[in-house]
Amino acid sequence: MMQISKGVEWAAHAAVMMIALPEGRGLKAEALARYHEVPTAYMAKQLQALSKAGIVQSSRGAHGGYRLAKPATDITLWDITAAIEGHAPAFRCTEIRQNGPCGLKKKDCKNPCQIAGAFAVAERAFRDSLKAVTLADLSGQVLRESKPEHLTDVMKWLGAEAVPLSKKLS
Amino acid sequence: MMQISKGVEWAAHAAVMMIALPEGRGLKAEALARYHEVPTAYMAKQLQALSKAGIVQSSRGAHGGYRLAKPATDITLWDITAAIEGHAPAFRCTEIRQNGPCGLKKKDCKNPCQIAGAFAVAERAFRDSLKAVTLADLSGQVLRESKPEHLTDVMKWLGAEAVPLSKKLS
DNA sequence: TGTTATTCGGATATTTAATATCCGATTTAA
DNA sequence: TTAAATCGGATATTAAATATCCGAATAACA
Repeated sequence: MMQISKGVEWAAHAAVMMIALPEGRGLKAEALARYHEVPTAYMAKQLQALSKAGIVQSSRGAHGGYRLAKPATDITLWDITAAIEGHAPAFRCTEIRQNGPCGLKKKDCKNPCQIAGAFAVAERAFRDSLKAVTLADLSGQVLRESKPEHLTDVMKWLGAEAVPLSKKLS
Repeated sequence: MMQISKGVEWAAHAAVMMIALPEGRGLKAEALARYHEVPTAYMAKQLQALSKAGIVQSSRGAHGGYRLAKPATDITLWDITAAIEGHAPAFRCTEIRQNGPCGLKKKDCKNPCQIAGAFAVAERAFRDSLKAVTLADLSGQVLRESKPEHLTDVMKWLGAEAVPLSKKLS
């Protein structure tokens, strides 16, 4: 059904939340899951994927948690999506033009077929659109469009939940 | 993994093949499956989806088969994709901003959230790119880029397999 | 300096969607 | 009228998305 995993939505919201963290502080997976009211272990899995992709830094053990690994201006929605969903193209060309009674020889298939080519163009348009949106952009929109009282609520929650991260980051 | 079903690939290739059908003739599902060397019953399922979407016409019983329901210039790659995959957006916003300790009230969520909005823009770019490619475009590229001997092969196969369709179309 | 509480990370179940198949409904030709 | 042929919807099977668990690692504290 050409669906994007829910993990992408969760990871994106979690990443936006982490923008507001004070320097040197972090949030643990359980807190991010509780804030968004989603299963803890599954949220943790998404954060692991972000960590592998170098989008967030993590520290384990007591006083562990997550924080962004680079400036919010350097993280795009495509980075988040690719970290969770992978970089593989959505359209998988199985080269069926090489099959059957009129199948082409492999050496005549150096260029991608017309259909695969058209999907490649469309997917590039999709990716480029997501690459144009940074976490900083999203954060700015939230700040402009939210009611002040909501922002105070969020900052209050963050102040209570953000913990000083341990030294050893990865 | 944000994957597009293989059925889309098969349906697209089958549709391009049907462009070359002489007036009043058609191809049965089994022939299209054999030509592309894919499972007959599953190819048939994709053709049913195209039929429901009004992209191809079908006739049942002896001398049944499929042919395009409208000019190749009026059928886009997006039409094929939507017929197989459905029209639902790939990114499903579950409104998690309404969840948790700082959840927003439903009445404050009239507009889509920033993340969902960004994905909507990206998906529109994807769709528009596919909408710009018609079956006629694809067919033209194939005609220009294929070796003449391959085209003769295909036309020969088509001449042998294309059958006069029965009157009652749907 | 050991011990314990805490949290991440990878491996493991469960549920849902994609893939593949089968059999009845319908049409035509003989 | 009969029989052969073909589509259409319903049904299995396999893979992926979703959810969960337990061991590895870190730091605070006695």
